[in-house]
Amino acid sequence: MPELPEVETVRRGLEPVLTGARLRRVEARRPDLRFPLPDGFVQRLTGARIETLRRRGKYILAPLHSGETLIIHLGMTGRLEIEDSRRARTAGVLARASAPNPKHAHVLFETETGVQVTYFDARRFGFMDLVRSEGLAEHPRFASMGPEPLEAEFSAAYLARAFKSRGQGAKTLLLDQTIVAGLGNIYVSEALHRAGVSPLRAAGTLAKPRLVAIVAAVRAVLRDAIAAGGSTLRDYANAQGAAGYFQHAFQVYGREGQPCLANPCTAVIRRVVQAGRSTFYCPRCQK
DNA sequence: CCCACGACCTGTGGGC
DNA sequence: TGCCCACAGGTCGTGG
Repeated sequence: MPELPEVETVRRGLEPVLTGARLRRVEARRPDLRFPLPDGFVQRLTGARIETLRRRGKYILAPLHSGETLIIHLGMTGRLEIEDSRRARTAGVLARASAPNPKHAHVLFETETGVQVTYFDARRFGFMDLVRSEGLAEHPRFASMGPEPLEAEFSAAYLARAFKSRGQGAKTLLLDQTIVAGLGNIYVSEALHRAGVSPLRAAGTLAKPRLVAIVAAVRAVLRDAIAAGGSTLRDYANAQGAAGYFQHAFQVYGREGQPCLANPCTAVIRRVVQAGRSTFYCPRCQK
């Protein structure tokens, strides 16, 4: 589930406790997630100091003083939670997400100051890796990744090049991480609705003004979603175990059969399957 | 290169 | 209540 806004929210929540922290204990409670953990995973991390916490697309990156970078992808159901923070920090404004099932606590990190961060992942579509920090951008994992949607490189001119002579729907291509990094099924549907572009429209046939609208809508949706702490459908929670609340602002995602909320639109939201994934859109607002 | 589709894994909600 | 199917935030590999 976690798309860019959720990953960014988790990163921000972990940042204060992990920046500059030394890991005094690391436990891998199984040898693999989606892929095997890298050789010597626990050993290479134990005693390492985390420099900063960064994000690229849907990946959390923790460069270490050892010269390696810990890479974490949350897959569909991955959660990173600071232990003992649920009671302490979510008692206020934010609703608490459902508690993670302890049987899916696969990796534990403990800092020198006694803070424990647990990685939970029911479906185990997430993964972790340790790679040399030098040349990280050229690592196969990142070399072909598209630009960050909130940075200037993601522009209408860029999209025009990326979409050129592509017959697939705009929806499918925006989901492609080599075109733009970080978008997933929720935010692509929401962004195309804001842009007034049909998800079924062949990407290569979109004229420049429509690409301008898509770029603006993608940025606006991501900014709004980050400000809302992401979207919690089922499993997602931030580092403090709190739910996001952008799901309450969905205009189309998960709203099949319900009225379009655009004023004065009276059409009903449709669901179609594209590239094996559900797409939600308004047939009247999106052309 | 482009595109469609199944695989990976577990849980949950709906229909009967 | 119970069973079975469809579906879920994401990639990745294969085959045409």
